[in-house]
Amino acid sequence: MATRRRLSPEESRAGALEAARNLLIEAGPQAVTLKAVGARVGRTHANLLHHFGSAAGLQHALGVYLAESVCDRIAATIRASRSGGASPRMIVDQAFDAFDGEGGGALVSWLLATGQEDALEPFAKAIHQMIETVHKEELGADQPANRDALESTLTVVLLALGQSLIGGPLSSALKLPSHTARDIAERFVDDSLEKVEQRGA
Amino acid sequence: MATRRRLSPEESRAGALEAARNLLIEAGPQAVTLKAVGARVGRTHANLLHHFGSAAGLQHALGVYLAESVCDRIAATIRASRSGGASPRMIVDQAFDAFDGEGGGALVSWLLATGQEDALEPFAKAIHQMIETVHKEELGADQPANRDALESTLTVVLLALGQSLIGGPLSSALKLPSHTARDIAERFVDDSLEKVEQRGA
DNA sequence: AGTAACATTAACAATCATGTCAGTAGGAGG
DNA sequence: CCTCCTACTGACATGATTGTTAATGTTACT
Repeated sequence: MATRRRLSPEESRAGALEAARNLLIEAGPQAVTLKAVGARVGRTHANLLHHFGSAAGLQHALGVYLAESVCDRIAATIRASRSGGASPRMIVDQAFDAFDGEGGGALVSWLLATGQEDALEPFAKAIHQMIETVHKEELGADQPANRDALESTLTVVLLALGQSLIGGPLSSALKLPSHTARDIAERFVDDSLEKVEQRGA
Repeated sequence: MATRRRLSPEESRAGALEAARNLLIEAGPQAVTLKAVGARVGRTHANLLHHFGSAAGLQHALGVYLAESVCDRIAATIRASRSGGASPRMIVDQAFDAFDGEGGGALVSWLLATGQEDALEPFAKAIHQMIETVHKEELGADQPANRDALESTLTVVLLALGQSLIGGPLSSALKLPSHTARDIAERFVDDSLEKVEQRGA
């Protein structure tokens, strides 16, 4: 028989979280069980208990992992926008993609499904942190983000989340193209930026 | 011992669905089990299986019930607005309330949690139906709702859904007042109506 | 009253997710 | 090579959920 490979705790945890994330996106919150995740990484469920302490431990780690993953992806696009490589529209697009395909929507529905609404707070703080960081980098000063930026963020996040959860069936039922929510979010951000520019001028 | 009351199937089903709805809103999707719902209505879980056939049967019935309940509430406000009793703002408010407290958000997260994303379609269709019906009543003709109205609907629904799911933690983290999403939705609808009026003039 | 229909339940079975524990084995350091 | 640490596993225990079945009691109808 093939000799079992022995992984470092970091490798084990990272692999398990990646497997859990894919499982969550593909098959929904219900499918994220110790046994199923273990099967994906070729280990037993007892192994996951060894590394994460409990099922709740895995869930918590997954929440942190997903929140970071989603925020990192959006933040990277925003930074690219600063250096001229990405337009505001692309940022909105990226945010929608992050919720749709990266697991943002799945994360939220899963946190709610498992009743750990407390875990939403770190996610929300990560989003805030992201915006503040980007703004400081952009302005080069330690001035907090203005209200328009925060409201835009709120709008885009809520729209992107809603879109990732029921956007498909809903726009289809309303006979609107599936990118309508994206368009609306982009228009909102454009208008918001215009306002800022007018005020500045 | 108190003699068991014997309820009609309709009474039993209605009571069970109401109990399930409250359970869903109060304790989340995980709490909606045959045993828990049965306990709320003073029956056994076998009784629910008798009335709904299976756990999936109860879930499906609950989905239909919640979709109707949410749509009815919003539609009633829209009709009141037509007869001068309610402003557009109140409609938006009502939509947010419906998702927040009536179980709209809980419904969605639960449908996703239990992996029955198919059930979202009837919900989406109910929303579309609601808008079309109200529009026909309002215009007195069988002219379908215009694109602006449909986009406003999409926006309000997505914002209300997102708000009901992560609105609390998110606006708190962004240090925005909790009614910000409502304000944004109201502004959006106001702008949309203004556009229509300008076009009409 | 008698009877048929059916709402209701207790008891039991099956499945599944989580968790415990004792023991095995791989890899690093002496 | 020996030893220690620990990643890892298999077997077992537990509680929860869903489902089945046979029996009981209530209600409507004749």
